[in-house]
Amino acid sequence: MLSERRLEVLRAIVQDYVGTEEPVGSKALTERHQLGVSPATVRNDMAVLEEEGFIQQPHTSAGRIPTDKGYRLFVDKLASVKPLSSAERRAIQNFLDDAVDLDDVVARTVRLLAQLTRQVAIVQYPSLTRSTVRHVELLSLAPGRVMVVLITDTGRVEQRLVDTPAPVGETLLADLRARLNSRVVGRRFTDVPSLVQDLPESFERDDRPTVSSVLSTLLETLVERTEERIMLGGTANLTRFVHDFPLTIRPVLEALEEQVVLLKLLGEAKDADVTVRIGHENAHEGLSSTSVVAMGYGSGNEAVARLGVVGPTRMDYPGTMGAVRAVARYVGQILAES
Amino acid sequence: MLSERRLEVLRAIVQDYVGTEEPVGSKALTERHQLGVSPATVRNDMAVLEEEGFIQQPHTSAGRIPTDKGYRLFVDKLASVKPLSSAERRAIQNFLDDAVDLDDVVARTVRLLAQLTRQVAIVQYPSLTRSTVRHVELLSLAPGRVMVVLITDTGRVEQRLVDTPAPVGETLLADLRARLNSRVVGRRFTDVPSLVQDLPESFERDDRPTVSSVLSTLLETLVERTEERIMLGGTANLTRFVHDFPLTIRPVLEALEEQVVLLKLLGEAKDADVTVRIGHENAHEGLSSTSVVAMGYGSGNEAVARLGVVGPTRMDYPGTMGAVRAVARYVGQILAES
DNA sequence: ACTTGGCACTCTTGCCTCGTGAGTGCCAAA
DNA sequence: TTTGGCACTCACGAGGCAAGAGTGCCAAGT
Repeated sequence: MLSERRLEVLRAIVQDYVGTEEPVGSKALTERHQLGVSPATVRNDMAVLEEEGFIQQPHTSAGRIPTDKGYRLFVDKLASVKPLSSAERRAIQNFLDDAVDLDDVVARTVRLLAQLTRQVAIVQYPSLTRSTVRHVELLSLAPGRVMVVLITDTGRVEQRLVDTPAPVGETLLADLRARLNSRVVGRRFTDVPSLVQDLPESFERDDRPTVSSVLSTLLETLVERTEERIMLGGTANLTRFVHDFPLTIRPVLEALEEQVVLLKLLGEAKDADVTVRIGHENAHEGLSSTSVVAMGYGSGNEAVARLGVVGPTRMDYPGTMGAVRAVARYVGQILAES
Repeated sequence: MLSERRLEVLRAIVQDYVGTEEPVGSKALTERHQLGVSPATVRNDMAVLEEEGFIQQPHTSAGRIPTDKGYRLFVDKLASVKPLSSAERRAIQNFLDDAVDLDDVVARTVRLLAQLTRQVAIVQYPSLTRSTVRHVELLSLAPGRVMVVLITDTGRVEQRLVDTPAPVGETLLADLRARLNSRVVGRRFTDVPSLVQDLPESFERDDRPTVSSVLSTLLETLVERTEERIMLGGTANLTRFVHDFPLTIRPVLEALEEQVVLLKLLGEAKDADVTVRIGHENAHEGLSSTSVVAMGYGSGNEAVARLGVVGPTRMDYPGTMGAVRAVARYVGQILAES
């Protein structure tokens, strides 16, 4: 196991490197931190740390920089989440309180995260998976054309057009609407398919195809849209380290345009606390030198979606984690209220 | 006035510069183009063109590059819109035909534009201003809580929650829904306010506050959401010229995150043909070295929104204009069909 | 009046060299 | 185990130099 002081050296290296963006050497370390030992000692420690794979040197006779493994250790053992200042907390609350609807909440959250962390922010829309149905509305737009509107308990609205095999009478529509709602309102999305499975059979034979087509569209909406939309912001912050990685920024931008990649980035687990994925830990190559700090958020005690930021592996983890955690909590509150 | 040959020289300069991304000199010009004159002659022409402000040299004894004014002349007089290949046309059509709803159409259009032009694509959602009402739906979610759903002829759906001053009975709601729809369906958004103005008065005195609150929310939705949402894609393409402008990419990314800026960029005029804004012509600084190629699109003959791309002033105008025009037309068709 | 070849001049660009400085590894002594 | 000393390695920036591309101007040709 690594001695106390060696860990201290690693912490110092991470902190300095994050601050200066330059490889940090033994002499500079002893000057900036009170380690109580000489540069030579630090050099020995560094040699050990390097052998263990926590740090590395870009070229011989340069300073050391942390490896992904080094950051991992730092995050797990050495860093504490840095709480925000009360001014920042107030700013968050005020800014989020002004949101007028769900879209606005998400949009504001993205801006907030991007500004606080000065990195790229990602916010997943509240997931439908855990949501319950608040109301299903059926509208006849034209003969043979029905619009299905689905309203969730998180205030989200999904709509979809259906071309029915036959024109739909107002009576039938009202009937279907009523029976549908009585079955699914308040139920979880995941439960809906089994709840409506036998619904067509309870209608007249002639109407069954129509009912089925409407239902299948509804189910499609539930299933397909379960994988969520995502909002992104603060991409301009990528340019902050463009001088280091002029070639790295491109794949990152590309990755960020793929919803699927973003969803994977955020991760599936809707943890109650902040999680960090460092460098190669998030499979997607092109993001191998970026880290993701994410956290689940939700109305009430159950997380319904995730949010987070992506930045260079060389980032201020304590600060970023603090910001992500604070924002996630406030967003949860806002959602719970509305 | 500039002689025929001088214009030809300008055209050649623009073309070469766009292709090579390097200042172009007199000798190279005569080699790559059949101008039928010697480098010396071209040099003389260049001197004139420079005096007139169409080209400039980055440093003494370097080649020339076009100025914004030069590009302007090129676009106005020298370039012809380059039609897409039939393969490209087919690809566009296939790709757009697969769209399932309005969101999808817009999303696909953005991807398409970004890929075709290899630049940043912007697509404005079909505007509500010119839209007509297809249906207004009122849903009672809870006592004292009504959801207003507005469906437009372009297939867009807007919804909004209203907290009514008093609980709303189902009868009142149905009544209001019926009267409202009979008045506004098929009408333009801009006409709606005057059409519903006297509606509250036709209800019982007790119900009027409720009716008013619902109506005012409806009107808010119409008015506030008139300014549109915008979808953006292909930002990764910015990195294609990052080596030239490592410092320019940042303000561009920043500008692109501001909806308001984007709207201004696209411009208000819903022209039937493609328009080009070059460099400083679009006021926003930070975008002073980018050009915008935009065009209105719409279902039927009236443009309802705009789309376009933004890229470096040094871009392939004929090709870009061709792509933008083609995509705008196909999107129009798709919208008209659905 | 235009075009053209020639010529001198200007700058950028790449390349090489070299000195400097930060940083390392190793070793012997405390 | 820590520390000071020492030789060694590289990255980096400055300076010098040659090559190449491009220009402007001028005088001659058409």
